[in-house]
Amino acid sequence: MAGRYACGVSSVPPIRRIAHLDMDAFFASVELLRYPQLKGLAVVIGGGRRKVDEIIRQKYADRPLSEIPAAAFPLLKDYVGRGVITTATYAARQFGVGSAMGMMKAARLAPDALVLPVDFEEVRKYSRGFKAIIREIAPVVEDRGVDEVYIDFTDVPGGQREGGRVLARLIQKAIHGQTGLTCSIGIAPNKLIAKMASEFNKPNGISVVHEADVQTRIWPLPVRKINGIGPKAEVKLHQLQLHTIGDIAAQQREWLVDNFGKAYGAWMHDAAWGRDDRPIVTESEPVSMSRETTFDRDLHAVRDRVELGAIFTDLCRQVAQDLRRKGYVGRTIGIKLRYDDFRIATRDQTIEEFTCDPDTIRKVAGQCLKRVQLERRLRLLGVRVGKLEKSSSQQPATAVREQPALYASADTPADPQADTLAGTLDLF
DNA sequence: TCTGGGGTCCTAGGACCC
DNA sequence: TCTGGGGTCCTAGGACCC
Repeated sequence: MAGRYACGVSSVPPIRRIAHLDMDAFFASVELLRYPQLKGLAVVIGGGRRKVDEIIRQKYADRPLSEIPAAAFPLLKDYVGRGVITTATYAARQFGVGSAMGMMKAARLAPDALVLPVDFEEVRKYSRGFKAIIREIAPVVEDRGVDEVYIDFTDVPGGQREGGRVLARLIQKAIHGQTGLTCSIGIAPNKLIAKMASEFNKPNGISVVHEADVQTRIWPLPVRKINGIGPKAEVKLHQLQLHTIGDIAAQQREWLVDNFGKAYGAWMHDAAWGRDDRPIVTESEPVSMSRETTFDRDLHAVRDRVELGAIFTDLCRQVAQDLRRKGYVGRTIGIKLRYDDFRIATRDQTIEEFTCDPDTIRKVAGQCLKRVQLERRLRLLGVRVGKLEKSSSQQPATAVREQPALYASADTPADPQADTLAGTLDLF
């Protein structure tokens, strides 16, 4: 039986090594590839309401992008409009601006930072690119959005060397070599710790956290660093005098369950102890698809009903197009709206037949709108289709046909009789 | 000078059925 | 007469994430 051990490492089960890879300042870095002259400058990516990009290109139509002087780019302090920052270069982060911050607030902190619009096409292209590069090296990858993935290093050749560092370096080099972009990687026994570890050494860093390191490296962190503890849970934890992950770990599981509920309390206890056995999910089906838009100014269902109706129909058309393009049909159709006071209301209705037809979506969504209070001004309107199923019929990539006039078009004079909420509702 | 757009998952009550 | 549970589906809202 001693022979069982004689063959050495091959008989030792590999240690589970999960990597979390996070692209560094992804949206901003993609822009810097196009505008290398902005490297090192404070640049903020976001907005998109004003087509900054187009303005610049018109002004410098005959010049290559890389020769447009930095002075030609608009400044944050001159930016007007709603919206939040998607990301900022590290130079801009020095001023305290960062993701999800309102543009107006950011303009106070870094008035002279440059603003660039979001170019989703370009970002998606690089997103597909870096993921393909990773999959060539390590095939078990879980997609976590445009700039993040989990990777299972466990059975990848070299994935165990130096705790995963060697493979991580290889992936960083491959991505940088082929795209010019950098990323940060955390390696740990599970997704939860790997996710925290990838933040330890940003940008362009690697950190390995072992199970035994949880007390020294994870417990001192603020509770908010746990993926799954958001602003609400943080407030409640602070009220209970718990500020670090170690503070949570020191509590009885039952006490956490009493305070946060059966599922969440137990999960929180496990998370604080670094326990997480979620698998890497390499494939998943979408659950819902939606389109929503925040208006340039708050709109009223009666006074702005023509504009609102046109936007509404357009959202339905876009969702239908998304469904068709990706080959899905759904049978729960819903709306979402955000009032001017930021309260959110949703309504949905499940129908018999699966659909991706814009007219059907428009009709059912219109019925949903009738069930919601429309006295307040609206800030946002959205349309969602859920309970999705892969559409069986092959959908030819035909253009979505023009809509019948379900709503009063902009050049139709408004019917004075319909200038009431009831009249408006009939239009939906 | 508030706070985008696209998602997932969970909870909880009511309807309805067995 | 009184009064079970369990299961599933639908709907609304909310927390959280990228």
